[in-house]
Amino acid sequence: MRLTRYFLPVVRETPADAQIVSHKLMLRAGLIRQTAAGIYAWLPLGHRVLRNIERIVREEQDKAGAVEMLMPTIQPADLWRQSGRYDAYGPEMLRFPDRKGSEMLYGPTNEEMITQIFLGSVKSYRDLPRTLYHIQWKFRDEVRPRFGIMRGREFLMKDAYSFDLDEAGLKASYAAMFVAYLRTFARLGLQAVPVRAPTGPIGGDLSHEFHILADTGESALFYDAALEDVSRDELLAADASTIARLTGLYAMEEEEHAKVADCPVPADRLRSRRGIEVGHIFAFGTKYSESMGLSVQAADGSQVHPQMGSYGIGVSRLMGAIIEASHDDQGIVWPAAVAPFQVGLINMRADDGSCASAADEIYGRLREAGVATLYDDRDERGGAKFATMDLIGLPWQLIVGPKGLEKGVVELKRRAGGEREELSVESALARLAA
RNA sequence: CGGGGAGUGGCGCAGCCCGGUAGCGCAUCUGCUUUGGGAGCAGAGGGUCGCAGGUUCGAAUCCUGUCUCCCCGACCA
Repeated sequence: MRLTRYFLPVVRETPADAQIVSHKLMLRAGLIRQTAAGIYAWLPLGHRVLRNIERIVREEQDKAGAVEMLMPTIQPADLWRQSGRYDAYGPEMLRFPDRKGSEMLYGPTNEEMITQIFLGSVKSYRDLPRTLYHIQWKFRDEVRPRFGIMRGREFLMKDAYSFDLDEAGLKASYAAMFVAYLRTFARLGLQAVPVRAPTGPIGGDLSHEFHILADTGESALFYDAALEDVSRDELLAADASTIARLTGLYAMEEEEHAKVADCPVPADRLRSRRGIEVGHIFAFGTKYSESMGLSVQAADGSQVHPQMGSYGIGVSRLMGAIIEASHDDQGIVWPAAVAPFQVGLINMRADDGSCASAADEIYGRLREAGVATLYDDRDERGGAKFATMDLIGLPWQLIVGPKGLEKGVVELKRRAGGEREELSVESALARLAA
């Protein structure tokens, strides 16, 4: 993508409304634009990152055996009356009438809807187990939206729902999602701490939250220091034994921790830090299958309410968490897995014909090689270009200028760490294509 | 919802107390000079000061109401 054709409104001064570093950087780097409290437009660069995060989440869901679908954002109130949550949910749910006066709502979650859909199609235990998911916009009219997209009112969420015949099946489905979550966060370059959670309004008896450790997190956590020692490789290869090990280690939110009479973790191993909740999984059993009237016929001919679970990941919130975890004084440092472009190609002298044509040619070859490249072909000073590239945090910067071309080299710089080296065009391209 | 703060060109701010018809920096546009880490000079465009009402000869400045946004707390991906 040529920067002279792109829409990248970077800002030098930090907008006054932003408090935390990820929010400031998202605004400065032209990723998002606020529309109302807790409601944001995703600008082209931010949208690319969002799609990358979404892709990784999707791949891991698919790998875990979940099946993707898409449910609507708008739901009828009657659906929620069946489960009893229409009244229970409170003002956080955005409600409004349609033109006929029918009561509608903008979905804050989809347990009722998926159960309803399932009910219409599944009658036999032979169709179990199933896990369905979608990645869809949610709206929760938060009392206090804040920190940019971290606590938005409208946000993108991956929510999955599992249906099993019995509790053992539910546990297996829950474990499969647990593993998928560990892998997902690890792939995103994040270290997530699973925390035993109280089950709250969704109900049920088994639940874990996944927190990214960050000073700007909204939750206060207490946990065993051993949780920090889990390696990324181990998480990427997570399996049932990983879950057993992790859930065996103490981790609680402050409120729950306060209720624990004597904490099993020795004082020198007990850590207290803040966390950003990026995922939450629940096994809630038959709560919705009963209230919504979903049952299947078992092998012995009896009718059984399926055991259900639901599993959420805050896809848009993850972007904030990633930036909180990966930035420096100059700007964002994207993990390659989610970077909006892999390479920032800088033409040092757009007014210099031979330099420009050399850069143009390199751009063409990067495109042919399938390397996502943002080509700064603007007629700007080098400093401004470097500052922009550092701010938007692409993993690589490839610098093409007259001085290098005289020596037959271009400069390749890594954003994280800042190492740079001079290479021939051929070897630079080979490096980037790899 | 309770407590605090703020709304003035695209962004960041000053002016408001002591009413007199809007200013600074950045950004933008033009020209010239520059060009390997956010350039310099000269010039230009862009706001009627969140909105409504009131006081006054006169309101960004005073009064009343209202809307919006941000921060702290109780809730959540």
